[in-house]
Amino acid sequence: MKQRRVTLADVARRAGVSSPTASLVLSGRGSELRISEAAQQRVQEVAAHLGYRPNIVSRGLRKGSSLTLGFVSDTVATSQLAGDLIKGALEAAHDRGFMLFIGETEGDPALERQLLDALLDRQVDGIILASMFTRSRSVPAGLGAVPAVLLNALGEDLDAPLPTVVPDEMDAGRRAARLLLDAGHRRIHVIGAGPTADLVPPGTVAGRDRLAGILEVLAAAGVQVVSGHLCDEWLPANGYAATRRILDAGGGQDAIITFNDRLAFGAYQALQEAGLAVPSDVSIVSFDDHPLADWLRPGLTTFGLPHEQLGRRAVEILLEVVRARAGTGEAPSGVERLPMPLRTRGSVATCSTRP
Amino acid sequence: MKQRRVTLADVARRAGVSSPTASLVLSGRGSELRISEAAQQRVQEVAAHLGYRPNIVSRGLRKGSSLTLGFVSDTVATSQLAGDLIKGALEAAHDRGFMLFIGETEGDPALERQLLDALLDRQVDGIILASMFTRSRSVPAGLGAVPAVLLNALGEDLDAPLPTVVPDEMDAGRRAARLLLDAGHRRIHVIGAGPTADLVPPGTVAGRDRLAGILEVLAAAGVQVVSGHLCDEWLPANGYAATRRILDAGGGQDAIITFNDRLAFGAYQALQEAGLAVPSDVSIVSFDDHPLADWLRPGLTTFGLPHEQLGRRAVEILLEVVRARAGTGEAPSGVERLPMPLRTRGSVATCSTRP
DNA sequence: AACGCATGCTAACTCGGTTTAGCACGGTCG
DNA sequence: CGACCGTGCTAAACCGAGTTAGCATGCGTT
Repeated sequence: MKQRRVTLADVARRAGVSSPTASLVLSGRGSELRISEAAQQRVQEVAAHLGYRPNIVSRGLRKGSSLTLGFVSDTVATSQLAGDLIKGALEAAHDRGFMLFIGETEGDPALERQLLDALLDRQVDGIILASMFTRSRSVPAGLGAVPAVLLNALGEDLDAPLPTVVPDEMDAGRRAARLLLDAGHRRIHVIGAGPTADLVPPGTVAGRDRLAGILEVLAAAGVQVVSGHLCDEWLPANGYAATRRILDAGGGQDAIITFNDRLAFGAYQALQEAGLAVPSDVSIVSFDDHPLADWLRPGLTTFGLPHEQLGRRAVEILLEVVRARAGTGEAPSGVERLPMPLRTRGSVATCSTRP
Repeated sequence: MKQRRVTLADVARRAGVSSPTASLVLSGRGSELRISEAAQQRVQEVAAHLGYRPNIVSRGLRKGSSLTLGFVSDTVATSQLAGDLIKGALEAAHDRGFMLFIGETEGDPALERQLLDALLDRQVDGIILASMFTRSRSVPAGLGAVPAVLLNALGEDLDAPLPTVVPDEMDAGRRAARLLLDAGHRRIHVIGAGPTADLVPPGTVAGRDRLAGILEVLAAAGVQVVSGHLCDEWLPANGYAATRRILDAGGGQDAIITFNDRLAFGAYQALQEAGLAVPSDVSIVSFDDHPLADWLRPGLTTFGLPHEQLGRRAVEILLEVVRARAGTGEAPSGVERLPMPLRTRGSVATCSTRP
């Protein structure tokens, strides 16, 4: 049972060569270093026959690289996002022969330090620092020692910025506004922030950027936000309350942009109570593509987060940084923004009283 | 920036001793091997001052252990369960100084082999083989080479069984039945399997065990299942259809055990349409504690899966196996069943017409 | 003076690979 | 005949720790 692993020395012995020779052959540098065809063939055959697999730990000790990345996140379990982010990262890593260490900080900086140390102790080739909701964060010291990428978080250190991958919230804001304009809507309300660009919940990048995108497009079309509703939190109850206010103010032919789907749930509830129908009376477009968005009747039209894509790109960019440090290729830098996919369902209707 | 790590040799040099001496001191075997107090003190001070951390890769090469475990799952992202299982495992591992490699097989045996190989190449000390829904599975060859534990899955190889951690489905079945009996119910229906023990969806351990537990308790109380509804799948539509059949058959004072919460959603819907109220007309108890179970009105009383506990225990047992292989302690074996926590909400009422 | 013994440390090897420098051999050329 | 060169390989060092065997030194005995 507990059979010993086949080592390079085993292969070399059985092939009648020295272990450096076997190493050269198996790393493809055989011809370059003038190992005879015959010897190369023998080594290859023996290696295949014995099922030789190089010990990555040992190789890592010599080469400094371990074919291993660290993925440190504030949360791994509480949201669908977390799982998909990890899934994307896992797949991208596996495609390139890398394995991923996963760590969870629970937002605790001390724990984060411990995890980063534990990763460095294990000679990881690079580290992804992920956050489950897009936010600004400081970058812990000591990360300079190893390639690193920020995922779904924006770094605050502007002198030593890390490459960063985030969803393109501003673009999604623009598209949400354009979607409503194109459907003929002119009476547009915003729930979650606004009506002016400075009225956003503190610390949320998503809120700021979504609002900025919305306002930009509306301004360009000469349309003003009818009302904006800054909320403490983005929960159904807040959406409900804001929608009640909108309805109480009267109007008609309204469209609402909710800043996340839970706000939209509350809006649906308030509209239903008021005897109004989505979308014929009120159109709604939202953000996040919550699993429940598809359960609502009518289905909620919403901009989803490109979860797996984010995870994938983080790994891809990280590996580019790794290669750049090794001297091959250009080091990526700056912020990469990934488009948020629109899930068109049934909550937006063409406005009937087009002026 | 790219500062070199502090090595044992650095510490030794600065402390004016040889590296073996430093190694002995730092591994706590200094006194045992008669290193003078003075020398020990100097080494400790220098190590602390330089912030020395041993390179685990190197240590692993020598000692064969890497303070690293592998967690291979068929899925990491599609369910809450997956995330929580991982979270529990992560925490337990971190508490003991271990890091976790995560891998996702997507149910593909070839991919599973690749991942296991990749883990073995990295000298992991042990491997957790997890499944996201409890089921039987064959254990891949080659796992004998390294300690391993099955998580939320039952192995099919009975000659070389792996230690296993699963939720205690049969116990939950018993408790569900007892819950209804204690509330005075005698007209009990089962949706998802039954009415007899052999009528379960193929391959689902959960179905078989839940049903067995239910039938055992009912039989002991001299109560027969009024009707059982074996379904192809456990989806809302199936729950809806089965509930319609129950209502069409007439009766009154019914109680329903649904085999998962999605079946219960369908049951709620059918009851609502029929103008019946939960729980005053029909009581429902279910399994899984789906995130939506708390959103239903009334809240669904359901047995949850002990997600994090499962992950934790898997790591703990795995590390016991590791220690046992190293010669310390007893090797655990057999199947450990973790109790499923009951979430009491509002879907079960005391039966008014108690005979 | 020779021996034994405890003390305090280190040389040398090990793990499994990679890398560099260079040896041995045969043939060619001046 | 010796210098030179290309061929085909290997010895030896290296990565950073852990481990074992044993060497000095000083002290007390016989």
